Amino acid sequence: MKTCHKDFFQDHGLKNTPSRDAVFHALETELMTADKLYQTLTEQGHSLSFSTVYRILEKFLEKNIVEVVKFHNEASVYYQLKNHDHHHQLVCTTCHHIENIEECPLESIEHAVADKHQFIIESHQMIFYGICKHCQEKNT
Amino acid sequence: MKTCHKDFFQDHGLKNTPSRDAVFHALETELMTADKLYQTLTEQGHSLSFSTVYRILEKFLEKNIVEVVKFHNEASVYYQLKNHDHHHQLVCTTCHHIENIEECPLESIEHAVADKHQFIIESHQMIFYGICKHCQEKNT
DNA sequence: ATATAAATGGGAATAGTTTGCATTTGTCCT
DNA sequence: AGGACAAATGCAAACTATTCCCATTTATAT
Repeated sequence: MKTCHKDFFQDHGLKNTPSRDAVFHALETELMTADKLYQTLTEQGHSLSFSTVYRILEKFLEKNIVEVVKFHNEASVYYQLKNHDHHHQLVCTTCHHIENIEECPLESIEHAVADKHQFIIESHQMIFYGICKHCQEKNT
Repeated sequence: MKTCHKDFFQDHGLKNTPSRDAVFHALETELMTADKLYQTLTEQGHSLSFSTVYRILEKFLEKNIVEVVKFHNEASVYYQLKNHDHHHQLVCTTCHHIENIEECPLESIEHAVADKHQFIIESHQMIFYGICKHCQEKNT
């Protein structure tokens, strides 16, 4: 049931390579750091180097296939697929678990903000930090 | 007209040192990276080392005096004073200018999000990326 | 004035990411 | 299928932002 992204890549002017395909697949499951991607793919039996991971992500950024998400409490950068159901995050400050949420009140105020500040808004990010359900239960 | 933060620091269990005071003053004008702080203070005639800047910021974070802000397009971390008129940002993807905004629709939905996801929200961040007025005018 | 813990300077260490260069691979054309 | 060419890759070295270590200095309480 594994979809191939050949056409998708070629539409973006990218060659369809095994590593590229694997990175894309992995990101379909969740947002990840470069390191996590490398670990995950290596465990799955793919052979690729660290710089390849970074270079693939660089291309994906350039082609607007992924976007960067940075959290306060983590040194490294996360990459998230830029698909159409756009996401924001809940980040647990205790266990660092990241949960995607669909809520987004920003679109409704974007117009007002853009207007007031004469700013053309291209994208936005919204992150809530706090304590997840699981960590709340542990501390009871 | 320069306020001294002696009592403020002591209330937080921090010694009142010249470097500490200078970092605080600098952050009162705008959010900055460690590097920018170092440059700014050095130019102003203060003598302090890089590690001091980082350590002061570390203490400020610990005491909840500052908070971290990370932008997609910049490698280093920004520090912003955590005062009571809380801020979010407009970041220009062209000139990298950062503008603070007061708008914040998040508080009104925090309760709903917290409820739905059983998450205790401690803080949030919101950033809009786009093109600032100045850059729009330049490209006409 | 003194004792003490906290703060600092300077440099070395670390982590994450980027780059250079030689080799390999995918795609396009015949 | 075969070959040409640009794009992609691997590996190691380089780079940048940040942290750590240790010896010295400074602010505060007594």
